[in-house]
Amino acid sequence: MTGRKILIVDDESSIRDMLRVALEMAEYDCLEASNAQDAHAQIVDEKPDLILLDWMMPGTSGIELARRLKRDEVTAGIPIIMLTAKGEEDNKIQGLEVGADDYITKPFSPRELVARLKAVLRRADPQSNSSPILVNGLCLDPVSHRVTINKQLVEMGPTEYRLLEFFLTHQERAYTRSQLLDHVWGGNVYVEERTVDVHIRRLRKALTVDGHEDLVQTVRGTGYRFSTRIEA
Amino acid sequence: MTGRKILIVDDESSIRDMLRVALEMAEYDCLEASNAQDAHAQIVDEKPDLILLDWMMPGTSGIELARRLKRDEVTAGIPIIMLTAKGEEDNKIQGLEVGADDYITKPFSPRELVARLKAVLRRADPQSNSSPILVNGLCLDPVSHRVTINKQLVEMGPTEYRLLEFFLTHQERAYTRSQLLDHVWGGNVYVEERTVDVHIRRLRKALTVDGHEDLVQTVRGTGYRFSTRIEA
DNA sequence: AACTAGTGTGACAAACTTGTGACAGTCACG
DNA sequence: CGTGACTGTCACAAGTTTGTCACACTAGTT
Repeated sequence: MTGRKILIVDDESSIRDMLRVALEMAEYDCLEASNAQDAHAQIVDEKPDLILLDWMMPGTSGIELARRLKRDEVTAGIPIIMLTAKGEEDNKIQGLEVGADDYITKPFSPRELVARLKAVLRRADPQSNSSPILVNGLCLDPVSHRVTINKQLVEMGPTEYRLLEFFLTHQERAYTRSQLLDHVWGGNVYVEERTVDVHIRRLRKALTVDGHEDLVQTVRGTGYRFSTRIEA
Repeated sequence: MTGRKILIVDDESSIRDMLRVALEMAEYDCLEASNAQDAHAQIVDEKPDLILLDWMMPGTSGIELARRLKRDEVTAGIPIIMLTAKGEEDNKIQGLEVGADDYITKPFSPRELVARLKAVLRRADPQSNSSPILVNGLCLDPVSHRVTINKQLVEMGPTEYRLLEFFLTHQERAYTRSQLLDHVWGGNVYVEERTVDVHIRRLRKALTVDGHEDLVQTVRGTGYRFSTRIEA
């Protein structure tokens, strides 16, 4: 299992069915939506790893939804593949201008679609390709769902693991508590901002081997940052 | 590519489409026929490695075609999986009496179908995957269908054996309960996720020799993992 | 130095997750 | 038919995690 979630957004159920079969065979988890409203709700709640988005839909169009998603910081990073009809080159260009990561033209081969999808996922997050992330002896392996420091097993809870995973895939960048809540807890939770501080403390405590707790740094007045640059 | 050719015989094009997508994703070559005459011609001409045969079809029925194929020396060796409607136990028995190698009930999960298909092909061609797996003195031998720890025979039920077999062929990787259900129980079962926990307990109990139960590890909030790395 | 805003910390209750013993139902076998 | 093995489920026990809060401490400003 890839542990990846793909959202299929298309009003035609036969297309959704076909895509679901293909993606399940390739061991992705599938979500489905037949319109933009459903899609948006699922994107916020479920945080899919990639969205397959039909160009043309009743009500809010796919292109409009893509535009909205790319404008919102929380969802901007989710890769989008537009599904377009044959012969509509203008749609492709417009899709790419809006920020879609790729397009694929109906009718398409399931194998081609999965290959394209894999390529987009690889591009979107080169470090999250099921390979371990290694920083100064700190290692997070998504496949075995395990963290080690200098080969030594490190215990932590699920939330701390997710926080560390987020930090390791977004290094050298400061995030507010609010942003961390959205990215790590999800956009639909009601949690005090100060709770982030408590989990930061728990993560730091778990990482207290050979000074690795210092990788998680406070940015006073802003929030936190994961950085390999340690001030003396 | 597996180099294997599968013939899909079903009068419903939506079923054929779904099966084709699933099988192509699994890298099989597909042939299709919507009736028994077409099917028979393709079987003679193309010599598929396995036939997926719908029970019920207009004109000559699937069961009749199966009977004919099993009677003919040229085609008798081709494995047949009957596709039956839910609730028709008599059909299943009749199919197996006629010589079908397995049956699968609509609606079915593509993943289960491919797993079944692989099992049938493996049976038809027994020269595959029969070497014992050895981990820290724990040994699973698929040929004798036996498990030992440090040469000591270990008793366990069929489900625990299958679970262990899955783990030994997928080490160092965390799986959710849902994934374990799909892989070990099959995709078309209706079993509570918590049942996995009970079987994990039973497997751990069976492996309680020299601490081997610790190889089956809980990944809290996710599921389970089989790993040779043991917490201190 | 005093003050204030911001962050760290210990502790706790509630919620959640996993482990366990037990049981009923089913099935294969003698 | 009786019996033992197997399976799935359930209620309760045990263990862990989570979010919150009051207080302590620190950094920055005046």
